[in-house]
Amino acid sequence: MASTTQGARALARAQITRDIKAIGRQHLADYGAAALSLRAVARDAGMVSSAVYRYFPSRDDLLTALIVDAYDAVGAVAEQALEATRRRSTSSRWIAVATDFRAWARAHQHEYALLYGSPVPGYAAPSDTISPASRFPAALLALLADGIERGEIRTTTDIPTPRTVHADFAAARSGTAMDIPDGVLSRGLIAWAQLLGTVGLELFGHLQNVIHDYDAFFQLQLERVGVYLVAGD
Amino acid sequence: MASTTQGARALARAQITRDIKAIGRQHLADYGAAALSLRAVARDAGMVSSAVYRYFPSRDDLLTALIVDAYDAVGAVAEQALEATRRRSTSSRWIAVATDFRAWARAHQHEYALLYGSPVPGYAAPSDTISPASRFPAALLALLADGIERGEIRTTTDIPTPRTVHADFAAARSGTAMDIPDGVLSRGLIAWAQLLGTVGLELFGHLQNVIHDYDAFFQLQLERVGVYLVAGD
DNA sequence: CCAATGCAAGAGCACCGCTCTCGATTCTTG
DNA sequence: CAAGAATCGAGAGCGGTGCTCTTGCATTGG
Repeated sequence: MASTTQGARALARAQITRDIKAIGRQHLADYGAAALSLRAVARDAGMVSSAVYRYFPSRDDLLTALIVDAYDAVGAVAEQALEATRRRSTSSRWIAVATDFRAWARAHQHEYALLYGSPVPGYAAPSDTISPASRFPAALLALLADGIERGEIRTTTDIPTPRTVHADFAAARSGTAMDIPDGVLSRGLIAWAQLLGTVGLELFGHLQNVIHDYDAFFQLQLERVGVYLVAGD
Repeated sequence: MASTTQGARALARAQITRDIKAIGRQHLADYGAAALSLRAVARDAGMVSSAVYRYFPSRDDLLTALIVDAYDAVGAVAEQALEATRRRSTSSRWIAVATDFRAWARAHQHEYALLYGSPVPGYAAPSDTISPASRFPAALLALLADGIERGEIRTTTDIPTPRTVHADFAAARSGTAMDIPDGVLSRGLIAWAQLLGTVGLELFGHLQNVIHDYDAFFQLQLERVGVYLVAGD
């Protein structure tokens, strides 16, 4: 029964770790990243602050765990949106992904700020976050590759790609086994940046008293970018 | 000489206020917004922490003062870029503004994060920041209006603007006495969002190990958006 | 059954924002 | 010009933070 008892202990540890993360996630949603206090989490978890350090070596480690989960969540959102729109046009699939992305961002403002806003001060993203962070852009790349395969995306361009950028693009391509021309990749990065920028403008209050019907505004901007993404230069 | 003595005290106060702001700005640049500590600033200023409260009622007030200055700085950057490129084409003027904007952002990373990254936790932008914050977008609007007047910007569009968004756009227009069609405004906001998104992607490390020649990459993206801004739909 | 390990608890350190009080200085006003 | 009022710097103090260390207790593995 050694494995069972050992398993029991490990199970308890895993459960408490999950509990701490859940409480931390709640605090994050309620008060934001800067107000995430290990002591407060410990209080809510019914233990003393030093006990939490048995599970997370530092506040930043707890934050990192939450960040990883959040990256995974947005990646899943994108993948589900693509899965649910298999038969639709590339531009409308892009709009679907972006719309769901925005919905997630609105529902998890503090987590969104943590992922795509300013990096938390004095905090350098550890390598653990890299892989989950690339799940969302990977989904976008898959969408582009699929659109090209279907012949829905313009692949020619009059705008030359600088040599160094071409090299960077080639390296990014090689990691995914997809063949996406420089021009399409460039437009895709424009679309991605525009998405992050527009969501940021909305969530961080830069359009307050300017835009009131955010839903319609976002939809309009997406339509424009959707057309540009597949047909623009 | 009443005014002189009064002026002397007021002058001293203004000077100390400036000193505190300067030290705060330095700390901001060195350690970031979350690490901006009134006590540390007080130490550097050679006074006790409670004395600083005579000049700034709270840490957030000091932060607000720095934010206002930063907004003014980026506004000035945009205005200077436009001034220096009066005779150039609209798209190249846009590229000039964006390039200088990025240069400022790279030189003032923490300030940029403060302005356009996640709002500092538990901190709601007071109304004092609204006017300086709008200096940069106002410059962009002026650029668009000028480009339209010169006939360099496509003003027709096949993409209809929803009624509610049209109303918001109209209100935004009316504040500036410029006549910018909905489609151009929409493209302008795409360009702005794309700029913020791309700068954010670079500064916040989302393109690390993907893009190496950021200068060339940024230039390429700007060229694309520049063409789209003036000629796209 | 006993030693080794894992764990919660508590005390403690240095820091933070912020408040209050207390003299000293400076300005204003009678 | 002198008295009263406003301003200011300094210091102590409160409750909070992240994090470390030590102390005992419980669980585990040999």
